[in-house]
Amino acid sequence: MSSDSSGTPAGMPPRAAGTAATPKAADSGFDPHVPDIDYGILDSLIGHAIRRAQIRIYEDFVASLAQWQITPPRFSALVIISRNPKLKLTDLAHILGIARSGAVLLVDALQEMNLVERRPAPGDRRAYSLVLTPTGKRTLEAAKQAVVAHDAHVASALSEQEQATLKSLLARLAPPRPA
Amino acid sequence: MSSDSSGTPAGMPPRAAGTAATPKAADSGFDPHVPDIDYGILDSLIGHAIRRAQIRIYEDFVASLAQWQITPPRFSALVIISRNPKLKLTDLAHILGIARSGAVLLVDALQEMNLVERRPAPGDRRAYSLVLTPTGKRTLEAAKQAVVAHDAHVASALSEQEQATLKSLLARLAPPRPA
DNA sequence: TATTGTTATACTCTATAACTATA
DNA sequence: TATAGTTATAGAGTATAACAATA
Repeated sequence: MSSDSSGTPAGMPPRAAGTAATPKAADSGFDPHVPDIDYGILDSLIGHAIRRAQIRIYEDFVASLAQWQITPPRFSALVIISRNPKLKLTDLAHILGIARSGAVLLVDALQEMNLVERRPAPGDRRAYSLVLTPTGKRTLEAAKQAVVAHDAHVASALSEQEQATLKSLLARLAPPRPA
Repeated sequence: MSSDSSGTPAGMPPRAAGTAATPKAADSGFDPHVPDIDYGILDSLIGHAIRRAQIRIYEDFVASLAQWQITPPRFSALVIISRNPKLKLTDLAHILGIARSGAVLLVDALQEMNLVERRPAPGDRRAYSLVLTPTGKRTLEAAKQAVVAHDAHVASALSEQEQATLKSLLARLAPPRPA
């Protein structure tokens, strides 16, 4: 398993998070389909449809969690840490699909925010066990509610049935390459 | 329309593109579901399902087009430019959902790659009309074939019917915020 | 006064490589 | 010799702000 990379889309501007207080709720930056523009082959690609949706959802996610400065990767990290005790930094990196050095920075940030703590790992003095702080637990609970609301909004145009269908179809996409 | 942002996920490492020649076809970096890991609420979120799919697809896309150094944003730009004559830089930025300064850099790169040219815009001496060079046209045709193949691979586990359903469901996601 | 393209600057996220302290 | 975490460095992509030329 060569520590080969990721492909994680990245970088959200601090804009929403930076402004912090202003709950202006965004005037939707990205128009997935500008009128009078010919998108050519893009309109026929599944990958592009997903890309478009992802950009919009990412925007809405960040706006929804701006008050906590929690981005999708941070949220994922918090959830994963909370549900998997004794997780090591390397494990987290692997699960998130990022380099170990990236996980260090991510955990550093969460630690500075007082959400995560590095505990000595039992039986291996090189490693840490990651745990949520009490603040981390409380924040995660609140953030989870916001995320659930956000997700409901995102999918609000779809019936329960359709949502289930969508998830199941998505899960079947992009099978692993033969290698 | 405040020139507000984007939300465009970003940054792909040069890895695949940098190595250029080596068509090792990737050993798939991101595992969307690591065994024995509890993903908690993440597994129930539509947004997370899309995020996972997007990461995988992005990886496969970049690997597929590595020989041309063409990333998704670059590909989108080429297609948009080819299908919409007399497009100005500002238009491109708007369509792509990025800042004008970002469009400048993007076009700079495509121009250095000899794929795009800045022509004087008729009737406005401040602006440029973007056009593909002959090389740009040829490269785009080749890249399109690769993208179509990539997209087919990505969706290969789904029937035609299912692919259509997926696209239609995706298009209905993330309705604009009330603002 | 507004807009087009540009430049300068900064920020976020990611990666690779080298280093340390363990194992 | 290999692994966990770290640090240093670099690269891609984005944003905002200010500027010149033109509208």
